[in-house]
Amino acid sequence: MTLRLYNTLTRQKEDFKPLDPANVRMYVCGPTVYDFAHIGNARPVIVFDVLFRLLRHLYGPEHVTYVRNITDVDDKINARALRDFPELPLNEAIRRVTEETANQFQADVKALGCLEPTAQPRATEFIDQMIEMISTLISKGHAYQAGGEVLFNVESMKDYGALSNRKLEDQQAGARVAVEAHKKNPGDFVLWKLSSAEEPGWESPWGRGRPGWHIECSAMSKSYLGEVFDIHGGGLDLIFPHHENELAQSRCAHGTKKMANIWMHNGFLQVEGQKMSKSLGNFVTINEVLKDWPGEVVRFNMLRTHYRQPIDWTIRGLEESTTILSEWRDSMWSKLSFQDGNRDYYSSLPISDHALDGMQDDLNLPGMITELHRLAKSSDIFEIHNLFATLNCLGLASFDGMQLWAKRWEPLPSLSETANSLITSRLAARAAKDWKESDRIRDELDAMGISIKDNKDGTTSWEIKR
RNA sequence: GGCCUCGUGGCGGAGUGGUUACGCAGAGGACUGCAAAUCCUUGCACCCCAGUUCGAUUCUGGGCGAGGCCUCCA
Repeated sequence: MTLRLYNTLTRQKEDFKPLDPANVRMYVCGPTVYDFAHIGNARPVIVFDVLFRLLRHLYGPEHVTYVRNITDVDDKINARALRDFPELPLNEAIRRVTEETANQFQADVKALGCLEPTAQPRATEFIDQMIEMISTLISKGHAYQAGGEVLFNVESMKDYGALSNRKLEDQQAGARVAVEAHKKNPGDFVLWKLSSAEEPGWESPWGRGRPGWHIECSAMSKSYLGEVFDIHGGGLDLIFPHHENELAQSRCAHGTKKMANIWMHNGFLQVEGQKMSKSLGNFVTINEVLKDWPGEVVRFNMLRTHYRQPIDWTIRGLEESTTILSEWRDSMWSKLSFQDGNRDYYSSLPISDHALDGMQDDLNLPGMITELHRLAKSSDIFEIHNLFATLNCLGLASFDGMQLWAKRWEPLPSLSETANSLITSRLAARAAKDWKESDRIRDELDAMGISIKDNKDGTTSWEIKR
């Protein structure tokens, strides 16, 4: 089976054929670092991490280049800097905001089990490349200077609007933003705008200023992946205007028919059936979620819904994810041996063919989960091997993670003396068939957070409740 | 107003022109001193209307409902 992916540009699933199998190239729009990332931001990060892992599996880890940018120049950042650090010079305040936010983002994403992309460029490191690209666009007649800005002229591109399926004449110009007189067409968008003395800015042929949002991604993708690459991803909300404009800039600057072969977009996320918004008070940051739930649970919960479907983020869903993941892990730890000596062997285990088929069908993970359930129930050790390898490939069960998981059930050296003596007393009570006392002690231990199980074979085991 | 998604059993969530998705929860049973865990069995579905068809949850049209985007913007 070959990898098939849904292409927003053609609105259908297509066979994936890399431009160069020795270097499969993917670009995904990363965060604008002005605030903590929320759970909606986590979705594209996790979804494209899975795709990254799949591509590495199919083409070899060294043959995939994944670039996820960090936007660290943006007016929202400037506003945040002024608000949070009014006493600092603006540039210093901006540096503080972007550094803190970017570090938090990296920590969040790591906890969600995502691999590091091949490169994570920051927009401010690519100002020269942006200026160069803007110059090219002006010289080719696709951009012009007006009212202190450099603007992209959408009418200069014949099929502008193809990605979002919009026609220029259909646009209700000024629906939300007043038409600006200096624009040739209301749809023209900013490539460069002048900065006031207080605002951050860089010298350019058009004066000291800063880049527009879209040009950043065009410049960075070109630098790392070339003029045309394989996959461009991001959230559904980025199709227009961001990706439409990125695509226009890159194609017009390079004179290519395509920017990326496949454009992929993940669906939206709601919280408990409602749109996530600050005013509704249901705005959930990744950081907050991770305080209550293990990263793997959050990750798995995100992957239980197909990436293009809307997802409703609920506590109940997280609980169900916990149940399922625990079941699979219990099944593995009881049948496999996660000792250091086995590490190499386990990392070479093959993933399930059925599971791979599901993944290759436009990342149909829900379909694949069925297969994981089947494997977890199997008494065939090779299928349990498949289960581990498949979960490992998805970032849901690393060797180290399973070692930690297995420790849950081991006799606990750290068990308190009180608990130990209670357990001993209970065993004695049971031996004397004093069920009343035995049950009383079990309740007492339960209140301490220790669950007791009398197994059929006559042994008694316990675990610390999480 | 324009464009685009989505609508499956109590819940989550795939898929298909005709045959059980799967899981969680529930019910019954086995096991157990009782629990827990485990195992077995099991009920429950495809928004509405019309059309195409031998047959539609699946295709077409219409309706209703939910969500997103509409140019730098919270």
